Amino acid sequence: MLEVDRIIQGNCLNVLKSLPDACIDFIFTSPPYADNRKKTYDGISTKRYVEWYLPISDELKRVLKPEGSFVLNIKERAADGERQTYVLELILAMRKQGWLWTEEYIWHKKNCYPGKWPNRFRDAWERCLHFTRQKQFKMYQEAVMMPMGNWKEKRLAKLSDTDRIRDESKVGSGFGKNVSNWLGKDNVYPTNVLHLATECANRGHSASFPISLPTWFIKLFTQEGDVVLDPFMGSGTTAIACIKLKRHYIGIEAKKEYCDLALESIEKAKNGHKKAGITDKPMSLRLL
Amino acid sequence: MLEVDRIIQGNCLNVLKSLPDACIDFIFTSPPYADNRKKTYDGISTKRYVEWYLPISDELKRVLKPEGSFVLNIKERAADGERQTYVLELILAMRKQGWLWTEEYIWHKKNCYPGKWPNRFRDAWERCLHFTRQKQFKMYQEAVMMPMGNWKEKRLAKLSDTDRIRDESKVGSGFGKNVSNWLGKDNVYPTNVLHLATECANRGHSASFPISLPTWFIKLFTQEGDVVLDPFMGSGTTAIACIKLKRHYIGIEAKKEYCDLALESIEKAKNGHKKAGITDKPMSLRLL
DNA sequence: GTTCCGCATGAATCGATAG
DNA sequence: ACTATCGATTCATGCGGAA
Repeated sequence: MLEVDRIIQGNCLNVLKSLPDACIDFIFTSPPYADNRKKTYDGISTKRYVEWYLPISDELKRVLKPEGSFVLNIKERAADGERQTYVLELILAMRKQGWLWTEEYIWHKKNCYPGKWPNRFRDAWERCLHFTRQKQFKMYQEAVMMPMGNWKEKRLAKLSDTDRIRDESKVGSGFGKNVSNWLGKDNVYPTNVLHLATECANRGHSASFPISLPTWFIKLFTQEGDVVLDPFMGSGTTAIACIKLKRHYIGIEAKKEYCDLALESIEKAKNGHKKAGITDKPMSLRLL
Repeated sequence: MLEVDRIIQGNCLNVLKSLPDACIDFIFTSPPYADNRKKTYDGISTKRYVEWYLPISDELKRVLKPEGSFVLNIKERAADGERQTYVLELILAMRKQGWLWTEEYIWHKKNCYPGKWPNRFRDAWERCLHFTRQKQFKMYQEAVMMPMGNWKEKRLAKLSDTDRIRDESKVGSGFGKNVSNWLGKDNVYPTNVLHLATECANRGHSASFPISLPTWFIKLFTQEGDVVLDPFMGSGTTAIACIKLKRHYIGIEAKKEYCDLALESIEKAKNGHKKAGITDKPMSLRLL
């Protein structure tokens, strides 16, 4: 049996070793960034980043189902005037470890952190490295289809101004009735570039990525009832995405402070779903 | 003296060796990708790509001025279900060679090649790797400032749909007349993500990248009168960008067919500028 | 002079078929 | 077994002709 829908506090590597083989459908995570500054308490040094990471990715490969996927959200920082190279080295090392580097998705941060530097512009993108164990893996492309690129021109141009304003005002909960009729007709597959805005920090604790990022990949690589693992859970964004998408989650987080924060957010998300008639009972899954 | 504003037909490495030290302000190129274009170029295999490339990049480092920049446009293919790794290896090798990997810009291709596959989406981005010789290099950030922020809401809202579409299509070589009036008012610095469409070759020959790509980087890293080198000139897109921006160019191209094509396009560009009162006399520059 | 519509064309990728 | 070639898939863009 596999206990799911829970946050496990502890050292990532140790907790992973307690999980059975091939029990996870999808792994999504954004690990701690490498950093040489001594001030950051948990920063892993640049030089030892790959060395620190490889035992973890080896365990991740073990717990992942053969047809599962692993998406690693990461971006090397600029230090001493250069981009650091540990991510490149990590990709090469993981391939030697047996992972397939299937694809590199780009998360384009539409509203990136402001700032100005003499030798570079604002960093508006991060890597979402897609690794798999096999060439054949599960992918549900239809789940992330989008309305056509030139749908504005071809469809909205024929609408009256009042219709257009009415439609555009209904943001978030989809579109107005007129436009919604077209959705599904002119949907196209997305590309490997995701345009997502970063979320504003709420109550001081900001997640490293918006919930739309794991949401997109969870839709793409899992079905309802599948098990998603985030070995560096942080404030629980991946878990909340799972709850909203009716996927099971397992989160690992070393710091109690973040575990508490995650649990609090998870409760809120569950309550939101309970009102919608969705159960939140703890689960144990039988392993096949 | 340095002969500029010319296309040199010949082997890239040999021609580079004939150039003096530290005579180039900026290098922009898109070399032949590995396992690609076997019909037109001699396809370089993935395994030998780094080995083939390093002598060239060594010469590029020699001819570049210490405070100059080198932007390399490249993207690895998917092969055998995986992304190829030779570009990652190239970055690491060039650093060992003495280059600084200063930044990685992303060229988001708005109109990427269509297609559908079971394991990936359409590839909509390419790398623009920024290398320098020193931590201190020349960068003219103001030259690429863009009208941004809430321009869509506050400005474009007043335009008709057709005006909007027309303006958005004119990327790179300036903006539509309406938008150009706003330049200088609400300008902001761009990010390291560029949104450019590839140029569809409806007639004749097509370049692998749109002219707006070298245009952007030439504005960013050079001033008028500076010397730009493209060691894999192809159909001459970089040279034409130089002419329009009043920079000097040196292009190297192995195939006569492409040299002729480039010269033809260059003549057209020069004629266009002659009408605008700009001289096109051949130049020799005294090296400092 | 505009606007609209048709259509060819891409630094693509996979899987099957052929040598 | 390994490489070369080919067909199928798919969509944003810009040109040219028509209305």
